[in-house]
Amino acid sequence: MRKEMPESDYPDIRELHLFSDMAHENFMSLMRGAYVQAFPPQIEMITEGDPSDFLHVVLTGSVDLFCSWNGRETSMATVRPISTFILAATIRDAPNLMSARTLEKSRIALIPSQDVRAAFNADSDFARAIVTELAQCYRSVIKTQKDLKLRTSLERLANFILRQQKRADGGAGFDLPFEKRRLASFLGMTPENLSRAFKGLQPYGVSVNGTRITIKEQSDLETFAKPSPLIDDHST
Amino acid sequence: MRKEMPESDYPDIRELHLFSDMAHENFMSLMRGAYVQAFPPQIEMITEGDPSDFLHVVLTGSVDLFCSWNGRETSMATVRPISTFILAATIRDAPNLMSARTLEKSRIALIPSQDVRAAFNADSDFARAIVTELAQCYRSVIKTQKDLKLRTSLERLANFILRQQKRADGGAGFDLPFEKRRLASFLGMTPENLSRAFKGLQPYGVSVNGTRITIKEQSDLETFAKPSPLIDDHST
DNA sequence: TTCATTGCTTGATAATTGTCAAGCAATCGA
DNA sequence: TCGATTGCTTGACAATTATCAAGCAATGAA
Repeated sequence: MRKEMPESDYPDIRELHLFSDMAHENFMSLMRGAYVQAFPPQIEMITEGDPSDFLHVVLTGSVDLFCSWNGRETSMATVRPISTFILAATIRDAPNLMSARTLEKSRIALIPSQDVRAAFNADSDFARAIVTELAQCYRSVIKTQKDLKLRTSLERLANFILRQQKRADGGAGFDLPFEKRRLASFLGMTPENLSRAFKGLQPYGVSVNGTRITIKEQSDLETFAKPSPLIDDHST
Repeated sequence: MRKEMPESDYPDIRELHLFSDMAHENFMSLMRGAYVQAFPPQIEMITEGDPSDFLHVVLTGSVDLFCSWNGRETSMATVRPISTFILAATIRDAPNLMSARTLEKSRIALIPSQDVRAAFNADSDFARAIVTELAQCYRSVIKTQKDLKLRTSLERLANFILRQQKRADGGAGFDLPFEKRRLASFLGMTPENLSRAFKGLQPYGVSVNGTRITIKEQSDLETFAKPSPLIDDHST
């Protein structure tokens, strides 16, 4: 079930900005201590509060990061190949703040946290790459928080649609990248309200058919959504 | 108005975890390029979207970080001495995501961002300290986001009171550290609703007189608030 | 002191969002 | 093919939160 990572996976991981600058021997020693595990769908691989034993890298499939409190649950992010998660907890050797579950069958690389911390101390290029990555993550969360605090659910949905459209190919139609119920949770609303929100965007030229979204009046939607690079551009 | 930083300020800044490990000459060269500026109250010193020209350090006074969109405004955090802000934007050389205004008369140290980035590249101990700091900041924002998405406004207020009580001295009474209207904005609610929320906590043994909060039934409040270290403990 | 300002509170009302229950369509395994 | 499950939608209703208007108490300047 949990195997040493095959060398064929090294290049994909090496290409990540996080690892691309580190010294060869440090990278190799990280990889040699790493595992790869194949998870079935809907498996909770991490529970919030757990110690962060491994830095995780999604190689294939997808992973939902979510949080719970007092019987409630909310989705925080979806992680897709190829990227890492649980970096901050690994660095600080602190408990994970989020739980993680596979959304589909997924291959995950597991790099022991103590190896990451050792590499972080030994390799200053790696340390610098981690800084850049963490600063990026931090800014992303701040943007999400602005989205949550400054916008109504209808506005959040409208802007999500515009972001997603850009991420697809910029064309008028695209498919939602995950279930609507997860989208609802991510946007901080109930599935019932998401359903109504989609209807609420019809007057602005949005039509929905299953997972397919079509934007018939781009400018109407943009006028309503008022997207801002300081909230919606997650690349800076 | 903007002066070179006097050497008498060096020790306070040097004590910050961020700078404590860096090589003497690197620290000195950062400091020699830095300024200190005294701001009157209620001055907007940074507007979101501005380039991040300086890493800021609050020496005295206090600063509110806030965001705006479409005519709305929300408070994100209050920065108190001695601590830095605008670190992530400085590192990434990206526009500030938040605006900053003084809440009271404040002395702020301004360290040119390019100097910080140079030091970050030259001094690997500094780079490592930045990692730790950013990981901490990231985790704090995640906690705030969990608070926002998983709790009602009454629950957020109850937990805020418990956190604040701990931060004071753990006694039954303490003073709010800022205006109620700012607290309302920070907690993601209107001032009117904050007023009602305080009343809503009376049955759990909370009484309010001006800025003075008194917890008469600690256990009742805790039973209602259900604080969790994974949301409310901002030290890990 | 007196008056204006400011911040907070209160009440009435409206908008938003959540909950519960039911129904429908698509999917899947027996 | 059938029945069961799953995810989404809809409607009715309830809870939460926001808005608007007014009032009150503390503060500060003339």
